[in-house]
Amino acid sequence: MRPTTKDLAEAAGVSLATVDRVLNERPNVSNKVTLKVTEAIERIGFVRNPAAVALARNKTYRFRFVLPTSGDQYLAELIARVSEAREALRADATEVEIAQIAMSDPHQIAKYLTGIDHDAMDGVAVMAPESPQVRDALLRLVERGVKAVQFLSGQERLENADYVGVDNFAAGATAGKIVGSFTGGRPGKIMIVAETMMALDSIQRRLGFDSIINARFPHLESLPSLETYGDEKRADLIIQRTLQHNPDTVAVYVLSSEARVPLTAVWNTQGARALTVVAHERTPFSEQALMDERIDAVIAQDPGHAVRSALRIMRARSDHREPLASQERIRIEVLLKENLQFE
Amino acid sequence: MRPTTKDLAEAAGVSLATVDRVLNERPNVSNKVTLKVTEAIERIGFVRNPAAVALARNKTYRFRFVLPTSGDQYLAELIARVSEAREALRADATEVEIAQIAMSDPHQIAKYLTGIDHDAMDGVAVMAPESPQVRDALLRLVERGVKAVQFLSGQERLENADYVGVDNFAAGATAGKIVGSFTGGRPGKIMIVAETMMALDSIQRRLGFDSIINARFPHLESLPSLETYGDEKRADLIIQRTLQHNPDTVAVYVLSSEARVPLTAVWNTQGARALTVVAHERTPFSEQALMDERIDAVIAQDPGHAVRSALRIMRARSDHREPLASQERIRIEVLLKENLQFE
DNA sequence: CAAGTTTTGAGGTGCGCACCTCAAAATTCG
DNA sequence: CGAATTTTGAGGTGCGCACCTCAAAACTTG
Repeated sequence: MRPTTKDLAEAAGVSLATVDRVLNERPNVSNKVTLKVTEAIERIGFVRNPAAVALARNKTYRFRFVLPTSGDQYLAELIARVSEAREALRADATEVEIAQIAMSDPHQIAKYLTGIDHDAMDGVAVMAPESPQVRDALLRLVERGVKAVQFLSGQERLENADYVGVDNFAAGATAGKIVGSFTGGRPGKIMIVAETMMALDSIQRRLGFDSIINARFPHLESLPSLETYGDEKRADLIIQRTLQHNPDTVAVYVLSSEARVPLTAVWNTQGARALTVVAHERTPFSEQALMDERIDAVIAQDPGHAVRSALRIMRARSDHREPLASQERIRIEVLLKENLQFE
Repeated sequence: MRPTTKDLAEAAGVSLATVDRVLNERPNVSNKVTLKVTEAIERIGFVRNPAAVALARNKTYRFRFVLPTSGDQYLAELIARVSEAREALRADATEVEIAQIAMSDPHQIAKYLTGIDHDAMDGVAVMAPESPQVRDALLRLVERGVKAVQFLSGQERLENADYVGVDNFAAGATAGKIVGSFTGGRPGKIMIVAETMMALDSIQRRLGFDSIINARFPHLESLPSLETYGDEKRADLIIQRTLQHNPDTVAVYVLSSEARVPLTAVWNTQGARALTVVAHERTPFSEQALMDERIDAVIAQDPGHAVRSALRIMRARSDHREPLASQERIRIEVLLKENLQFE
C-alpha cells in the first residue's frame, strides 16, 4: 500500500500537523524536524496524492491566452486548439480564456497586460511582438505572481518567464536546407517574402536561412526580403516586379505564417514555371498547396502541441513544480506532401 | 460555483443515490429517471470532478510495456522514456512496468501474453512482430478486459485495440521524397537495407518508398532490399558486394531502426563518395551522423511522445473515456542537421 | 388483489489531504 | 529564574465522489 501522510508522520516520529507544516511550507517549524520529515519522505518513498491535494485545495486555475486580433489562418487554428483544450480542462478545475487584442500599438498591449487582475489569474500566455513596454508589463505581471509564457512570439526571452515555440534561427536554417537541397544544384536566386521584417522571429528565420544558403549552397543567392505589410495589392506589385527583374529565380521562401497572399501573387505571375516553394505553418491553405504540389515543404510548429505545452507549463509553475523539459520542446516539423497526416 | 452531484440530484429531482446509479451505470434504474438525470447534466453543465473520483475510487492503474529483449539504440531510448513516464506517473497512482521478452518465437510471445493476470493489469502496450499467435493472444487479453495498444510495431491492426505509431507506408514515402529530392536529379541506384523484410513495417516502408521513387523520380532505381539479419559480418559482405556491383549508387536508405551496422559497412567500403543517406529513428548514432553530415535525413517517430500517448490511451480506455485523437497522432518527423534540437 | 420484483431514497463511510484552532511542550531571553 | 516566544501535537472539518446497506415506494404478474 502506498504511504499516506499518516504513515509519513509515524515514520518521521512527528504529528500529522507537523507533516502538514513541512509539506506545505508553513512557518514555525524547526530545522531539526524539517530534516526528520524530509528524511522520512525519502526513506518510505512518500509521494503526495495529487487527487487528494486537488480535492482538498479545491482551487480552480485560471489561465489566459493573449493573442492578436488580426487573423491569418494559423491564428484561427491556434484559437481552435485553445478552445479544444478549454473543453478538455473544464473537468480539471481549469478555466482557459482567450483574449484578442490589437498588436499594432505596444502601449495598448502593455496597458492590457497591466490591467489583468493578478489575484484572479494564475497564468498568461502572451503572443505579441517585441517591445520594451510589453516586456516591462509582462515582468510586472510575473512579479505579482502571475506565471507568464512567451507564446510563439518574436520576443526577447525573459529570465522569469517560460518560452513556448521553436528556435526561429533553426527553423530558418531548416528551410534553407530544404530549399538548397530541393533545387538540385541549379544556380539562381531565392525570393524571400515576409509580412514585415520588424518582427524578431522573421529576422531570426532570415538569418538562419541565409547562414545555410551561404555556407552550403553558394550557387544560390537570397534576394532582399520583400515586405507585404499584409497588403494584397502591394504584394502583387512587388512580387511581380521582383520576378521579372530576376528571371533566374529558382525558389521562393515565405517567412511569415500567412503564405496565401504572397504565394497567390507568385503563382499569378509565374504560371507553371518550376519553383521550389517553402513556407511556414500548417494551415488549410498550405495543406492544400502541399497536396497540389505547389508548395514543396512547410516548416511548422504544431499549434495543438504549443497550446497544451503552455498550459502544462503554467499549471506546473502554479503548483511550484518544474515542467518536464523534454516533453515541452516544440519540434521544428518538416511537412511534405508525403508526411501530411489527416484525421 | 461549479455544480456537484448534490446540485445535480436537486436539479434532476432525484436522490443522490440515483445520481450515483446513473453516473456509474449501476443496474436497476428506469429509463425515465436516467433521462431526467442526463437532461439535468446538460442543463446545469455538470462535470464530474476527476480528482474526487480518483480519490474515492482509490484505484491504482497498472500498465505494462511488452518490448523486445534484443536491443538497438532506439529500444534503449524507448525504455528510457518509459522509465521517465513511470516516475512521473508514480504520483498519479499509476504503475508502469516494462517486460522484455524474446521476439524470435511467436509462441513464446503469445504464451507470455496469455500468462498475464488480467485482474492485476489494466493495459498492455505490445511491440511485437506480426504473427497469428500473438494476434490471438492479444485478442484474448482484450476480451478479458485488458486494454491493449499495438505499439510501434508491424502488426496487422486489430479492431479492438488501439494503435500507436506512424503510418509506415507514409514514412517510407517521405523517405523516398527526401532521397529523390536530395539527389538533385542525378540518375542512379538506391541501395536499400533492412534488418529483415519479414516485418510488416519494413515491407510497408519499402512499398511507400518505391511508390514515390517510381512515380516521381523515374531516373532512380531502387535495388532489391538487402537483409542483414543483424549480423555485422553478413552486412559488411552483402553491402560491399552490392556497392561494387552498382558503382552508380547515389543513395542509401536504411529501413530499420538500427542503422549503425549497415551504415558503418557502407562508409567502410564507400570512403568519401557522396551518397545521399536516409535512415529511420533518432538515436545517439543517427544524431551524431546527422551532425557529421554523413546522414542527410532521419525519418523519426518520437519515442517519448509514443510512450506518453500509449499511456494516455490506456488510461482513457480504463476510464471508459475516448482518447483525444488529435493529440495521439504520432507524427512522421523529418530530422535534418538543422532542426535537430537537444535539451 | 396479494405476492413478488424492480426502482428509488435516505443515510452513512472513507478516500488523502489542506487548513484551522487551541493547548501543551520546548526553547529563548531578559 | 520566570516570562515571553517559538515549536509541536491533538483533533476536527470539508473537499466531491464512490460504494454500501436497508427500507420504502413503485411497478409487475398471476
